[in-house]
Amino acid sequence: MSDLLARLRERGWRMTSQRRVVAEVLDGDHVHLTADEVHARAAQRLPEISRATVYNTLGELVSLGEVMEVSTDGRARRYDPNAHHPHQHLVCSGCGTIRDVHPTGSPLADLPAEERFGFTLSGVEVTYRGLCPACA
Amino acid sequence: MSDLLARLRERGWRMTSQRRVVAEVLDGDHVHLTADEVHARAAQRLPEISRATVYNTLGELVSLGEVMEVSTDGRARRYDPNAHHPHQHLVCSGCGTIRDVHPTGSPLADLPAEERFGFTLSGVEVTYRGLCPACA
DNA sequence: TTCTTGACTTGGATCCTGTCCATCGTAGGA
DNA sequence: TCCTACGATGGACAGGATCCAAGTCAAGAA
Ligand SMILES: [Mn+2]
Ligand SMILES: [Mn+2]
Ligand SMILES: [Zn+2]
Ligand SMILES: [Zn+2]
Repeated sequence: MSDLLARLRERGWRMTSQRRVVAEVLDGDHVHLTADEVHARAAQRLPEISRATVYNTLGELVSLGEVMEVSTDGRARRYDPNAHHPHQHLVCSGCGTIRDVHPTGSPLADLPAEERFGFTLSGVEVTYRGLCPACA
Repeated sequence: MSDLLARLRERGWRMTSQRRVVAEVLDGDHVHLTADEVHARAAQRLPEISRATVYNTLGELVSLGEVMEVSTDGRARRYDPNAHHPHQHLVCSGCGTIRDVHPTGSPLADLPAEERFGFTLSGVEVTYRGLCPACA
């Protein structure tokens, strides 16, 4: 995470206490928090932080490629700091638990040329659905 | 589509002008409309139809398995009448165009046992991203 | 160290998507 | 034709996200 802060500073990011706290909340792997969850955790350290700032900061981290946006349900988007290690997600239909998974092969390669309709492919998102051991 | 109406009647669906119009709007392939888009088109034929009825009807068609719910962005869910032919989606990051695509192989098989964490898998959704010829 | 300024933050308004509910209307069987 | 249970209505409500004008402050300049 200090890595992240250093990288951001290098990119000319103006460092504020709000941005620092948001970045700290997003530390670690297997983190898939909604904006409101990020806000709640950030507010424990910095009670005055506003939801607007959390949304702004998350949006910037996403466009910088430091955080991935994940929408596994039709509900709130989730923010995933594990953006430098490509992966997909396995979601429990019962409790909503999300796990990072790594399918074999390149999912992109599964789309034959005649099914690409002239598109320039840039990525692919795979969401596996199922029941976790606790919910099954 | 007359197929769909016949199938629904067979299942004991009470036929109303509202339900008929919604079903007609969802006719065809490569249809991926939001609830509000369905409502707008339905209202051209039946101006008094309410949003609540459109949502109710779409929800029923989904639970009957006649329509697929698709959420390719974190925004509005889309409703896809092509529910009897399993497929995935290719989305243009520029204009939002959605195409049905058919990857080779079974996407489920790409998740090795040691990456399943004891889950009972029930399905998988794949969204390919890229730029369509017009946007590239 | 102090000054300056443009970038950042804030809270509240606003929008969009979707759900809920009490009431009214009607499809379709008796 | 009549009944009534099921469906439709519209307006309230809630959650997620964006927008905005006004206030604040990080960090480079002097
Ligand atoms: Mn992840
Ligand atoms: Mn489709
Ligand atoms: Zn579970
Ligand atoms: Zn396009």
